[in-house]
Amino acid sequence: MSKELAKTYDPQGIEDRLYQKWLEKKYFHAEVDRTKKPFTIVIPPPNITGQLHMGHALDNTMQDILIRFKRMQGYNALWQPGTDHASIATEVKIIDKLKEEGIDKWELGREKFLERAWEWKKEYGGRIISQLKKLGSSCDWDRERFTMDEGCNNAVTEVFVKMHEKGYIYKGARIINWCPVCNTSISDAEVVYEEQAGHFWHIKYPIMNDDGTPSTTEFLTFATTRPETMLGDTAVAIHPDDERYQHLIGKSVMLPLMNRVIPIVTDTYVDMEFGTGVVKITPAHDPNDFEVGKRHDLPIINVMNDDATINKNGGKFEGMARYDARKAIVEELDAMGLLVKIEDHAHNVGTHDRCKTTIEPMVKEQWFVKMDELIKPAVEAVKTGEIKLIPERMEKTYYNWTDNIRDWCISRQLWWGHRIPAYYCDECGEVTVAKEEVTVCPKCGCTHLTQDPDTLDTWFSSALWPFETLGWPDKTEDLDYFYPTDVLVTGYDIIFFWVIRMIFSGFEQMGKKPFSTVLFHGLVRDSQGRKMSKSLGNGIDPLEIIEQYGADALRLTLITGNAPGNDMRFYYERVENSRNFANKVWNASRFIMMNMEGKNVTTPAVNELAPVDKWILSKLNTLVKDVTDNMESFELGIAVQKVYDFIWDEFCDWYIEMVKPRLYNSDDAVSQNAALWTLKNVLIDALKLLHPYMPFISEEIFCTLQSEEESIMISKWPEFIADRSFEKEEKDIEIIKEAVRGIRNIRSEMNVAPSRKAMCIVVSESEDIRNTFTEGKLFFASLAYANEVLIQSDKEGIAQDAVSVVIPGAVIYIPFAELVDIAQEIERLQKEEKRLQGELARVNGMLSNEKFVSKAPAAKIEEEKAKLAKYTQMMEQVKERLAQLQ
RNA sequence: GGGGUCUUAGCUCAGCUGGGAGAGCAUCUGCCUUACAAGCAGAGGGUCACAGGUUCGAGCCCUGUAGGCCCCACCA
Repeated sequence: MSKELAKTYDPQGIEDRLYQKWLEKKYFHAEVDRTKKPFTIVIPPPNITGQLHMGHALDNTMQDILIRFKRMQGYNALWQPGTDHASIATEVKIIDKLKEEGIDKWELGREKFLERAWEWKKEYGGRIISQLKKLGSSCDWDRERFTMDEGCNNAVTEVFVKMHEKGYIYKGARIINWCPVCNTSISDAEVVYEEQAGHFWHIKYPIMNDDGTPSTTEFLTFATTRPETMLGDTAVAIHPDDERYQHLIGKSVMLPLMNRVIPIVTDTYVDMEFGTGVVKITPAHDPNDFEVGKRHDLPIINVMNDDATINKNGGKFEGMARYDARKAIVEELDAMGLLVKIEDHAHNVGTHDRCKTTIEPMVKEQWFVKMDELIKPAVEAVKTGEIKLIPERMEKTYYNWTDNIRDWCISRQLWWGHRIPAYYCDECGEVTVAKEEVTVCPKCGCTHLTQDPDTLDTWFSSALWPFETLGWPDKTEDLDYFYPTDVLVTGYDIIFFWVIRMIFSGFEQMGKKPFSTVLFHGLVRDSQGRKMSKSLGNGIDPLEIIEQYGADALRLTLITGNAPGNDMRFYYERVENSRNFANKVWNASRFIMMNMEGKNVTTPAVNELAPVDKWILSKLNTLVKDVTDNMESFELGIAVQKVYDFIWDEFCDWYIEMVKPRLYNSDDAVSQNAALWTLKNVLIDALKLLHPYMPFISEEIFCTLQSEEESIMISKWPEFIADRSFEKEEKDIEIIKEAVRGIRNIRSEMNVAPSRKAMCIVVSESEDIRNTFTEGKLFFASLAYANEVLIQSDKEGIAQDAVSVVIPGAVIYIPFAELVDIAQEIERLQKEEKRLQGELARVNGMLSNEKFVSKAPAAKIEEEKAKLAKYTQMMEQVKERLAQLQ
């Protein structure tokens, strides 16, 4: 490691090198250590098909900040990494790739297909991991897991068998969402509704006469958005209280085209107010109709094949695609005079979130998880606060789902995933669910068994992630020590898919919550507020940003200026600002190191510290407390904003400027040593506070500054030190800052070049303030570009046309007569007078308000009284000065 | 239909449990001052959506209105 920082900050030159060092030193690795408290985060496993996008970058930056913070605080911090097999997402990609090669999935066959899938995993599974490393993620890579590795497979089988035994997993014919393109069932959570322009087809069915013939005059009219499903109609429904149709109760209608007589049933599901108050019932292709069908024991006629073409139950329409059939059916009904009218109608259509295909509700045999019992402890845990959701409002979203929970369809007609451990007897049809492959039917004893071809929803395994990665179902030390984990960081968009399922799985399998806190973040959008997407081509590649500005700059950008759970926009300007900040830190550090060169900096006695040293130490002390508090309560953006402000404003723009004269004039070695010691120690602590956010630059500087320390990431997090709070000095320096600002303002208004030196005279009755200015004489001169400062306790000898600055307890005169425009000065003072008048009125108003005096806290009243005194004094000074000038 | 959320400087957003309106970018002014022009010193710019209410005091709490975004459910 070099002993000196390069002249310019170049992230490319340091980031990879430092990451390599951390890996070699095994800083990320965590083992069970009973002497330390654990702090655990499990990574939301990225898909093996995935490439790092801004969402990952944000998610992982937040986790890394927490992990690094806790590690420095002395916790045994474990960030458990891994990847997800992402059943359907991966399968789709592999099918696409095969297609390019002209290979069909079905022709290839299951076994060969899975071989290809594993090859894919081998080739691409590590890609996103190496991208996460670029970000600086301090995951324990020795523990990397995969949702389809042996341990996870065991966990999945274990859970499936256990829950099946308990009756929580069952197989049944239910109406499910079918994707005709992916050829699989999907869960409710995977359906997204999109508003589409469609039509209302008003159709009428002839009512059956008592003699069994269809009426030619009496019809029942209704409207539908999906006329093709009429092929599967097994009833029409009306409301039992509907006056209009009382006479039809008990009668039937003729289903045209199919020539099937179907009953008119009454059901309160029908809304009398809507349309004609008549609904056609297709139990096989509509979830609501399915329910109605169940209540009335109606037959279920599936009229569609898996690819959404009409099947043999559709009569002559067999073989037609669903929308072709729609057209043909409408035309034919029209020809028969049964089409009343067509209306435009916008309605919501369920689509598959992956492929955007319109889903087809179908009745199929599938495996389900029964949710009503399982969800109870998961609801309770959030209600009691055992699990905290941040921001709190996410609880509403959570309950919204848990209150309306439906059974979870977990079987998928896919190949890439965990195969369902159910075996069917070819002879007697007995279903056996078991951990090991079943070779003999327990019922009939025959040996011809077939395993269920379906696989499990990809979220079934990720629901087990917090404990399966720690060794479950084995009873491991890791589980005992690291579980429950502490924080889960994720986007609010997968609260239903993942978060809830992990929570109920944790309670069910472990008897304990999987984590204590869920920290949600929002989406990273483009600068116009649009979602970043491939189709729009508006995605910004985090790796490119890292390449150009450094991972530290990217991390800082993502974490500042946005509240938990809120979406944020990504601006290059903000990355530039972050990079500029890194540059600032770099240059300030260079400055400090330059000045320390060849000097043996020793710890000064308290009385050797100048007021300004005490001021910055005191400020730092407060900062340490604030930042730690903010981070403990997950206010990461607020915390780093404070570090940023401290470093740039207080430390660089004020402190460093103030100590420069002491550094340059080396006649006072004690004072110089105190300054250097302060510079160094404040820098080190500031770097530590910064490290979780900007790990690379803080490490590089830290190690260069103190070569004996091997890494900032294992250094001790700064703590609040009670005797480093110097209230008096803080106050004094703030007064001086105010004075300097005042002088700068005057110079600025008068266009005085800083090269023009001047003498300032500070007049104050307060000995304390006079002393402070004396101590601060040099830096004061430096900052205000006055070459001399006179401190006096009276106003004798001050030229009439001097420019003055009024500060609490003192007036500063800059007597350069040749520069002063008296009119301008009067104007300035008048402004000040007006401002003070306003302030005085406000404070007076408050203090003379009886209710305020009786109800406000004592400290507040004291504060206001102090202000009153201060403003009154300032007002006197302003008036006096004005009188002099006028 | 239910729920959430937002409306604060020209733009994008912070603002924790109510106590004198903030940041970044943009604009304007002056500076190459020996860490940094990826910089320094300043300035301008806000009836905190609107209307009520609670309170000594409201950007913050309550009610309502308008507009934007999101989630859930989904009426055929």
